[in-house]
Amino acid sequence: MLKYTFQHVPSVGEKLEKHLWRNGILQWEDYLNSYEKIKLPYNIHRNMEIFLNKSIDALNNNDVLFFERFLPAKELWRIYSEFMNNCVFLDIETAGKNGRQDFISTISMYNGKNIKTYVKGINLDAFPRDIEKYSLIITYNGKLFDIPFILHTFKHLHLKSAHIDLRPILQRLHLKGGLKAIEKIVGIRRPKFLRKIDGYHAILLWEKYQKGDSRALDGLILYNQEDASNLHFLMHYAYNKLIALFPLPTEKLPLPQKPQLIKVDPSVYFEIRNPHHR
DNA sequence: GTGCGAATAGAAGGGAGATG
DNA sequence: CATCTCCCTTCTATTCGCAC
Repeated sequence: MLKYTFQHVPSVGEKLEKHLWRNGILQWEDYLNSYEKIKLPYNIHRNMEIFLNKSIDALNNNDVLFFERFLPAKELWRIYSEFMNNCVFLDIETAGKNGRQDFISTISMYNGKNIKTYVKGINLDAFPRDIEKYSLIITYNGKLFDIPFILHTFKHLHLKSAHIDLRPILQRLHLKGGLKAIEKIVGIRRPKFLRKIDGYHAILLWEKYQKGDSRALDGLILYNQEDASNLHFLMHYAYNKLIALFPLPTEKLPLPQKPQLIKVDPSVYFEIRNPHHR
């Protein structure tokens, strides 16, 4: 997929990329081997040679930051299939008094196989070390919420990963209204007892846990793990929709199954939603 | 309110073709 | 050959929508 891409070359946009494809220049090597087929202004030609050679190197060296830096955000999804084997789906929950005092309560990371949750006061300190292993981070609305919050929390963390935010991508596919609404539309099912739980309940669960109820922490972790792991499905769903609109032949991704998540006593959710019931 | 991306419109750059 | 205009594309600025 990525090798069909020319829009990361300066002065090359959607139109010129389409023009290249129409003239039989489909991949980077096609241009480098037979650029005579197409006559570009000299400066653009120079940029093509420089950037396409750099692209080949960057792909060989897993230099995801090169592509993140130069691809228009709108097309960043194209790096996914090349870097999916080293990517992580991430979601945070926060708690606090809804202001500057807010803090991260949990972070869940799903790499497509294993899911791991970091909890404030238990193992949250291990998060910066672990996130550095991944070259690609996938979030929903993370450009605005999760990543800035993480950078504010871990002052010394310097992320070297690329970041795909699913929100604008799904919006482009006319899927909007928040993560839960989108899940419903594309057919992702959550356990019944989780369906009415949202970010506000996550705060209540954290407070209940602070009062000594460990079931509440498990409940919070499960909610967080649902959010994070569902991003896997959504990414593949979005990718398949986007390549269906793509004019060149590309391989679809299998729609993933949900991983095994933490086991929880569902009654804790009922208690959160009905605080006066004991 | 915040901050990002989408969308839009207008400006700027450069090639193609016409003209003298 | 030099110059001019036209046109296409990218670039830039601005506004708007969105989720939290």
